[in-house]
Amino acid sequence: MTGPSARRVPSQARSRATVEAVVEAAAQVFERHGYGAGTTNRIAERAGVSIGSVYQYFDDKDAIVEAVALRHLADGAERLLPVLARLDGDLADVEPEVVLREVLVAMLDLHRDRPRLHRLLFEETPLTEAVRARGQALEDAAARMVATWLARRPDPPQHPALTARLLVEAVESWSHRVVLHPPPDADEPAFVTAATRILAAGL
Amino acid sequence: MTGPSARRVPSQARSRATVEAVVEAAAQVFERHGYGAGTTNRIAERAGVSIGSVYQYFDDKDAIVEAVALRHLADGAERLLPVLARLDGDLADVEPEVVLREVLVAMLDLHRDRPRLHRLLFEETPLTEAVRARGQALEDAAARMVATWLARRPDPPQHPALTARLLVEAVESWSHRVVLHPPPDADEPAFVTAATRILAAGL
DNA sequence: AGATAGTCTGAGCAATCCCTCATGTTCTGC
DNA sequence: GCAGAACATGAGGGATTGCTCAGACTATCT
Repeated sequence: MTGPSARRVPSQARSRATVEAVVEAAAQVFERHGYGAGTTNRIAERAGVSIGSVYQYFDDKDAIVEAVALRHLADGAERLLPVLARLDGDLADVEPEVVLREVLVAMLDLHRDRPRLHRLLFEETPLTEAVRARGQALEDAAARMVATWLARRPDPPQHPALTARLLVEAVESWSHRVVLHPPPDADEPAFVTAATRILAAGL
Repeated sequence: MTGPSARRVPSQARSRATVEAVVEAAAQVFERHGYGAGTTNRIAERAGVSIGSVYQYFDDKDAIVEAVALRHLADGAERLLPVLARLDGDLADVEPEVVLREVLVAMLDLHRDRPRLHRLLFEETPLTEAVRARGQALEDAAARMVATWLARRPDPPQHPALTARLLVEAVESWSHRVVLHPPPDADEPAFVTAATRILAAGL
């Protein structure tokens, strides 16, 4: 329920470029220095912009973080939702093991992109309500798509919605882990195989 | 590879009480205010101790966080390892569904204790190497115990170690989630049932 | 061309925050 | 009971940070 920003809204091309430069610079600075050491002055410097310009468009430091997080979420959704949409298309009648592998691999690719930034945004930073809600909405959407896929299979589970959420959760946390803390026991393909086997057998 | 602390080591009962008060106060302050706003002066105040006394026994703020994290890890291990030890005892020949439920419930109880502190220590804070290593060691121990349980069952999986790690990971992240962000789809018993069903079927 | 609104600048203010240190108090061993 | 070690105190130094503001430059419109 954060009120609308009291700041200026960029209208010209020049200022839109400024805002984008700030968001990208903030992503890089946070990635490299973490949240606390990612100072606003450093962000401005890296963006090649005066600190004053930053505060023309962002209420405060948290607003910058929020913008970075929202852009990161949007990128993720843009890459992941198409794959999940295939559950209702060409993947509808494929064996679950293959489907799960497809989804897991896509998730791994996604997390490989900016793992440190991802971790920082969603684990080292107190999330804004807006970001939390948006992330929740995305996870809900993903869970719904998986749930309808489950419900249409032969011998569907008793609680497709709940099962779907658990699946999403497991895939999310596993890919998280394998990117940030690669397990010593095995390489990535073995990991994917074992994970798909566990989940596929449970359906 | 952090060198030994240059600070005083408490030898009298009075100073040991001070150190313990500081650690507990820090846990409470971090729990309430987060890492950034959990200032050292506030910790000292809550501990009923001068800020000077804090720095008699801790090198810096991070050393306080480290002490809190290590104590939290020790508490968790003390509560969880006995349950896992039963895998080689009275739970050795029970159906996997029952075993998994037992473990999952124990994990849920554990996370219910101080969920906010847990989240903060391991997700909002840059971990010290010592803490990271200790946490890794505990997870390794847990994974090993699960792995030997798997290996001794009829029809064991091809890679017990990897499968065990995936199971531990899933149980950990699920119980994490259900405590911090209870799913809207179902209550906790339904969650436990669905989770155990998925994992048990996959073995 | 003048006027208005948009954009940019960066020195520096106000507010913390972490941590020190000089001083005082309590304990322990002899 | 005394000396020395352990323990406790808290005002404030030094450093840093988020953010402001007064003013200058640029774009757009009539």
